[in-house]
Amino acid sequence: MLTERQRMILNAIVDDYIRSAEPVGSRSISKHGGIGFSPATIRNEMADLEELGFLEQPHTSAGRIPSTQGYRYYVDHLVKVSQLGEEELARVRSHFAMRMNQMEQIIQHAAMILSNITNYTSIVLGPEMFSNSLKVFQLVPLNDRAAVAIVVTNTGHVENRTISIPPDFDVTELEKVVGILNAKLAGVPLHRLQAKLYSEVGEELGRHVEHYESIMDSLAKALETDQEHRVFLSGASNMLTQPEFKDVDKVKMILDWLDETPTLMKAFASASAGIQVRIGTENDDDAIRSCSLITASYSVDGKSLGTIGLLGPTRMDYGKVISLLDVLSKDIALGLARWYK
Amino acid sequence: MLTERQRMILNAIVDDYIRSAEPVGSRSISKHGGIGFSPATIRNEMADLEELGFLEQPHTSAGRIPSTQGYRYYVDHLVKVSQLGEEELARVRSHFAMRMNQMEQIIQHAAMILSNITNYTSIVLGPEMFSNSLKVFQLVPLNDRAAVAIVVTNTGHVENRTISIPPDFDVTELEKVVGILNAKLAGVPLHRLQAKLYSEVGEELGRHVEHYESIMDSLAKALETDQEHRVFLSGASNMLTQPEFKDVDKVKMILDWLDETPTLMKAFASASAGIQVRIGTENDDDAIRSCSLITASYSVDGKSLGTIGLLGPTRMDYGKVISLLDVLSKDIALGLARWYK
DNA sequence: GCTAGCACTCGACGCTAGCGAGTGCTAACA
DNA sequence: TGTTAGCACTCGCTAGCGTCGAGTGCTAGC
Repeated sequence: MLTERQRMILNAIVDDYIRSAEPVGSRSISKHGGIGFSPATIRNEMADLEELGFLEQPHTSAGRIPSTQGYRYYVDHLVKVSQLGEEELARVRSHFAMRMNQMEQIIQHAAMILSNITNYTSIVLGPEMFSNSLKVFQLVPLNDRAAVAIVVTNTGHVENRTISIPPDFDVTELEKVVGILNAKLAGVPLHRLQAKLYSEVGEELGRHVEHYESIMDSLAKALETDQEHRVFLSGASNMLTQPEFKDVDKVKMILDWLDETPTLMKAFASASAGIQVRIGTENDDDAIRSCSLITASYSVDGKSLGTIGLLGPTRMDYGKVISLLDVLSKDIALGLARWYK
Repeated sequence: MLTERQRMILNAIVDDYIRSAEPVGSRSISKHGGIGFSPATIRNEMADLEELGFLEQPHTSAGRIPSTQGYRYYVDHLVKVSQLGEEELARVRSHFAMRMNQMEQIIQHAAMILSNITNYTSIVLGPEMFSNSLKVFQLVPLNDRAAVAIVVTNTGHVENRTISIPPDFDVTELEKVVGILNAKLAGVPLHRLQAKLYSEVGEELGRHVEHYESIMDSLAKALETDQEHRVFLSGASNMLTQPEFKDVDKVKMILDWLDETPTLMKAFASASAGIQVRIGTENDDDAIRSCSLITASYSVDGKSLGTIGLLGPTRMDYGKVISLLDVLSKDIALGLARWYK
């Protein structure tokens, strides 16, 4: 649909604009774009590209800037994704070289690397635990009124909460309770724990433990793990360095959006496998209509676990970001393999 | 040192400026300050107050604004701290009414309440665990190369990390290891765990477990809990709503400062018992020289556990903030008493 | 000791002119 | 027919200038 020359010009404009954040004029394309036509010719093509919807003019007598559609075409057909520099790659590698023994550490670290290298805001969704299953359940009494319940999943994730022990319940019986729960619930997916507790474990408990009814509620609470993704943010203040966001109100909207975990998760929900790019107005949320959101899911054994993403101005360095996300999502998967075996 | 009238005028100026964020003129004090002298008289006093260092003039022919010293005097002698409204108090109470079974939930919640009510940025340091002691140690094998180590403290705090198991170590021996560790280390303060592991436990392990040397390093790692405070932030974007921070660069500095956990901890380190107010240039850190940082420590049984704080412009609503921090720090202590018995 | 009056200061705002980057169009050229 | 040179035109940006007004400091009078 576009001629070769139009593609070259569009490419040059996007590249230039990504670099400079200023509307691109025909002259600078002619000179530095590596195309070699006169400004006048470029202008004619630019007028055509604008009519086709790929470019916009902030006002007459300013240069052109890419429209959402222009960026879209650029991302789909023109961008060169091999722009990951040597030092950056080394930086990523060196970060992952340190052996981390907490899953959260890896995730959080990844978020930090992302925002540091790109100067955008990184958003990382930790692995969801919906499909994980119970490995071990444990109760540690703190005093005669409270105990810590610990749930270990098959992926080595540990959840803990404090439950209260009813006054009529004998603390020394807890061990029995734990034994029965482990025997009955080991291997059960987290989201089925509570149902199973009532349907199958209650009866068994009744056979061996006095006053077991009084502690059932506490046990149910103990098994109610939040199966949601955890969200890690890094570099939110990077937004302030972007010239398009020198308007405080706009930044405020974006930062508030970032604070709203549920909204954020919804935006990530649509992220299917692989890398996804949502440019400007393609985003459902008004607050980030002037941003691009690029996400990549990481998976172990073909099973998608979570998502990493970058939020920046539409004028993003797509080539670099895409390759970085690609590399990093694979590295995270590698790092997590330890837990997911 | 100050006459009664000067105090009243200073008080009126600070109150007015806190409300309006604009330099206060003699006329508005005379009219709305509730003092009842003519502007000219007020002007004379203002000139004196300026000479004494309590007021500043952004430029000739603008009104006065309080200097750091002015705020200091206001906070020390003039502020009325009983300004916590009914609905706000109700809001705090209702938040704490919900029973929370994770310590972190309470802390994080508190941070959210603080920033929501005040529209400033809240910073909450979770309880440090330096002086906590080991209650129970647990190892859960994930596969034959890795296991999850779980440390439960006497306060019900749970730490976990994944350790690797050396190839020559028999997984079935782990139970024995756990037994010995619990027998030897229960009640030992967290910061002494590693030392004790080598000095006392190693030998005992050697008597009962083959190849115990190979797993010592992993065990040491498992016991190396980070005893630092955890930092919870909330409402960082509130900074953007303050008129004095409409300059993007200034905000950037502050947000970056907030991101730097170590620096932040240092600023909190000096926070002794009770409520502490650091106004503008009283802060050590350049980045927040235009801010005030108000901190309050929360303690159980007279033992200080952690700190909550608010960061805002020097033009802060000190009365409200101080009373709110006072209430909240006590509520947090109450909420945590469950764990600290 | 307080206040009315007044000259003075200085930032904020609005207006205008000039500049310059960039365009669109036309005509000439290969 | 595609490309280019030339040129008039547009329009945001900036600097300069005058006006306005809030607020001051000072002086004189009550």
